[in-house]
Amino acid sequence: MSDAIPSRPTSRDVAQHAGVSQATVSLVLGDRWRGRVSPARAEAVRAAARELGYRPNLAARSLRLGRSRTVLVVVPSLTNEFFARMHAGAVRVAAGEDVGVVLYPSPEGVGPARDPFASASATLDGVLASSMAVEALAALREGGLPLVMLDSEPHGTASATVNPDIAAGMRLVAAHLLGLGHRRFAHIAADVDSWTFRVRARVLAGELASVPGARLVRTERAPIAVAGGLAAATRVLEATGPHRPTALVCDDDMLAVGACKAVRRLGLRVPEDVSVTGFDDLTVATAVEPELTTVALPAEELGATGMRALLPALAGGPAGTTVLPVTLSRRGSTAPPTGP
Amino acid sequence: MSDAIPSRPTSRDVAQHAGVSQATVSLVLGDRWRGRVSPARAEAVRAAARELGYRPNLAARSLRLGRSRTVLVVVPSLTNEFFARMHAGAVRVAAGEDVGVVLYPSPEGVGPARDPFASASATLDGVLASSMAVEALAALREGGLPLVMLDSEPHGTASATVNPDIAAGMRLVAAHLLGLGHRRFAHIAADVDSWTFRVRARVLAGELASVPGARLVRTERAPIAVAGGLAAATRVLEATGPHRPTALVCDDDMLAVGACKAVRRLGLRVPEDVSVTGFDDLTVATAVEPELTTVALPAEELGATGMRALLPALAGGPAGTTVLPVTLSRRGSTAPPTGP
DNA sequence: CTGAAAGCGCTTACAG
DNA sequence: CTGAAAGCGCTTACAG
Repeated sequence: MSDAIPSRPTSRDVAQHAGVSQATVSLVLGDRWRGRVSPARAEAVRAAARELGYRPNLAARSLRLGRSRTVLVVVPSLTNEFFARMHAGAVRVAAGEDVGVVLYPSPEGVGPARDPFASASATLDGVLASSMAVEALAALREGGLPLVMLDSEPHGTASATVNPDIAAGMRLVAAHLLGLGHRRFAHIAADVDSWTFRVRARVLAGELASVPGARLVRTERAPIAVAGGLAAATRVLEATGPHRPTALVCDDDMLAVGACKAVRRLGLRVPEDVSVTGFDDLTVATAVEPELTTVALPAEELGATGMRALLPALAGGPAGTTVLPVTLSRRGSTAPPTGP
Repeated sequence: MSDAIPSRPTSRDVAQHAGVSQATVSLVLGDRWRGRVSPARAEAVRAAARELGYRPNLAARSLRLGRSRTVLVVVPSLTNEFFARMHAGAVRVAAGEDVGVVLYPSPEGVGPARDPFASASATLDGVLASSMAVEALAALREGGLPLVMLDSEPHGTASATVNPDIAAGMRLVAAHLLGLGHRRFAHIAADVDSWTFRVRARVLAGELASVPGARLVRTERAPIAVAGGLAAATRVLEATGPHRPTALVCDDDMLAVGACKAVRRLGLRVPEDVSVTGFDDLTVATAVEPELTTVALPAEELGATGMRALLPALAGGPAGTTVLPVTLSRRGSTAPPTGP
């Protein structure tokens, strides 16, 4: 009695079963048989493969071909809905091109402490990385693979960069609030040193500076979370007293949700006393009441476009920067200011 | 002038550089050299590897060893925070054991339409799958790999099952609401046919049946989303009129958030007129106001425990079912009923 | 303590 | 139209 596990069938087993050579099996199953193998034998091979439940050994294929049709996707955190949606877009495009995706979630906030390539379970053909801090980039470049960056500093060393139009988004926010009549603003900024947040800060300051009477009363940095926004907005409102800002511009929807809670805990109302805006348009933006006015970033499309840019880069295609348009979702958390 | 891409160094290159054989390189870098290679040569190998920037070809290693130290994680959707957290837990444990994780996000709601193994970018050693519909299981079993199921029917064909104590969670909800004095309930159920939601429905009905005077006025099914909960709760409240339920028990936090919105749109208050409970304790539960009373499921721990169960199963370890405890997070969305 | 050799399963020239 | 052979890079007995 043998308890040997029945090992999975190889292409050699299929060949024997069909009475052909291994080369013929490879040709037929790889769909490169036309004009080289007779239809009858091709069908015999397919039947044998089906019957044996044959699945090609991908490790062997990768080794032989020197490429794996596998791409590494690096995101700061999948529990952030923005990155989860970006990942979904990338996976969708990759699947359509028969390319596999391996995910490397770098430890929350810390950046990719460990070497992503050490944990890569397959040989990799390219890398799609999002919103990384600058230092983190070095480790990625080290692999020497085609690299597409998302939501990151353009004109870097990457093969290509795909960004949402962050500057336009912040301009939409500023124009919306200025149009409603707001003049005293505070910026609840994400406590992350990356291109995307530097742009938000710079553009907001610039837009307000260009309007007489408007001013940025205060900027508070906070970790991206409801609690972070709550604490930062509380600091702003308590420190500024009666001349408090009438609009809190937040770098992220989670921060905005926290800011709304802070406003109410201080006995004020959103949006009558204080308007609040977010960024991202995550599910939470329409879960809370009032719903958030926020910049809708095309997260899914960002991942999809990034993957579309990476695939030609795998073959040595050209670099470039793509900018995707964004829109403002106007909802209940903003209104004209009341009072002085 | 050659434009040949400098191909990445192999273990043979390292061997030449260090003046040793390939076997010695393998022994040293695999840390199995003690007592077999002299310390001086070992150091020479390490230096050569460092200098050349050597990275082992994982495809070749997998092919040779017949295993890949890679596990497939199958989840319905990563944009659902519950699964993202579960995934994070699984990845954390895997990383500690030097095991790679390949993710298969089966298309939202539809179950894994395509063959997960076709898209697997590496040879796989095992599968960790969550909350799958029954039909989906078949495709997974087909791989013949060790399989650990999460949040699923126990005593199935899986190597092991790891579940949160869903029944206990629903009992906590029922006891909490009954204790507050509620007697008329509605169940906003997830529109998904899986073990976890069947248990919730069965236990809720059972608990209420055992209390004289208490009854389940109505059950409405809804897709898991804010909009789904809003629509379902609206149907319940409009259909039941003055004898409406005083408590809406929801299968999920997103449904509960939607239910809260429905209550308010009908001119009622949460929790004074209608109490609402959720399930999962996602970020959104404390983002909304009032914050949700909900069952806290240990999503991260579920993934981690599942991975810990899978690793010995890779070596043919024993099967079994593990049940993880859950707690009730009591917050502002529940209160004693008022009125008739 | 060290190295030469075999072989994992696949695909691709090459020879018939 | 078909098959025998080589080789991708690694690890592991095995022989010295």
